[in-house]
Amino acid sequence: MSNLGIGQLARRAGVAIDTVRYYERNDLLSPAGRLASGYRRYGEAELKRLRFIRRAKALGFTLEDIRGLLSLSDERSVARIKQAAEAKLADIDRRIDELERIREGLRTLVKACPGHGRAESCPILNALNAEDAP
Amino acid sequence: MSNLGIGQLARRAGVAIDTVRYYERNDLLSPAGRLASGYRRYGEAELKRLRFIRRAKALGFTLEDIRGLLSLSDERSVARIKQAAEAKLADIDRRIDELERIREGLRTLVKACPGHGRAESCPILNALNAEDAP
DNA sequence: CTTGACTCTGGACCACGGTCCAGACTTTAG
DNA sequence: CTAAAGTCTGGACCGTGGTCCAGAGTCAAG
Repeated sequence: MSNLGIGQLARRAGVAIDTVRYYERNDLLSPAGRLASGYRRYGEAELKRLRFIRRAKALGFTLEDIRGLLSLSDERSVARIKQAAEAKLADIDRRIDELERIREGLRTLVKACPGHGRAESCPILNALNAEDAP
Repeated sequence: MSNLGIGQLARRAGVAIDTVRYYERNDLLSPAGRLASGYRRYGEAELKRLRFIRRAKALGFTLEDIRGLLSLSDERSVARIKQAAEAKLADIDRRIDELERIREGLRTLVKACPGHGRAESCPILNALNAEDAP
C-alpha cells in the first residue's frame, strides 16, 4: 500500500516536502519503498507516523524526544511512554516558571514607570543600569 | 577612564570574552578605545552597558530588542522605553499561554494513561495516532 | 630578558529545525 | 508526442547566541 509520493504525503500531513526529507535524514521517517527511478513511495503507516511527529511537536517534544517516543511505541512500552510524557510535562513546567519570573520582573518595572519625564526617573532604565547585579 | 582590558571587562560583567567580541560585531558594545597594539580598552560606561545587556537578556529581551533599548536610552525617551517593555511583556504573556495550552494537553493525556497494559489502551499513543489532526 | 598570561584576527563550528537551490531526471496530462 | 509538474541528490544557507581555534603579537612580573 505504497500509494503516495512525497508531495502527496507532505500535503496530507501538512508539512513541507523538504521537511519530510529532513526527517528522513534524521531517522524519523523512512519511505515504504522506492520506485526504480528513486522516487520515494509512502503508505498509510508513514502518513500516520508523520502526523504523529507533527502532533508530538505541537505538544512541545523535540525531534530527539520524538525519536524516543517512536521507538518506545514500537516497543509498545506504555510505562515508558508515560514516563516520557511526565518528564516533558516537568520540563514545560520549568519553562513556564522561568517565563513567569521574567514576567513579574517586567511587570513590576512597567507598573512603576510613569511613561514620561527624565530618563533618570525611569525605573526600567534604572533597573537595567543598577549597580547590583541580578 | 579606559582602564579595563577585555578580560577584566568580561570578568566584571560575568560574561565570556568571546561574548564581548560577539556583541561588538553585532553593534551592541564598542570599546572606548584601542591601544597602539590593537588591544581593546573599556571604561566604566562600557561596563555598565554590558551589564545592562546582561540584565535585559535575563528579562527576556533578544539582542535585537536590546539594541533598540540602548538606542532609546541614548535618546532618553522614557515613553518609548515603557512601550518596549510593555510589548515584551505581551510577548512573554503569549509564550506563557502557548506553553500552558501544551501543558494542559499533556496533563490530560498523562492523567488518562494507566501506565501499563497494551499500547492500544495508552491514551498518549492514541492521541498521537489520532486520525483527526489537532 | 624571559616567561606566562593576555589579546588580536578571521573564520569554523555548535544546536535546532528546517528552507532553498541547481541541475538532472521522471512522471503525468492532454 | 510534448509540456508541465513532480522528484532526485548534495550541499549551502537561515536565525539565534554564542563558542572555539590557530597562529601571531603584546603586556606584566620577576
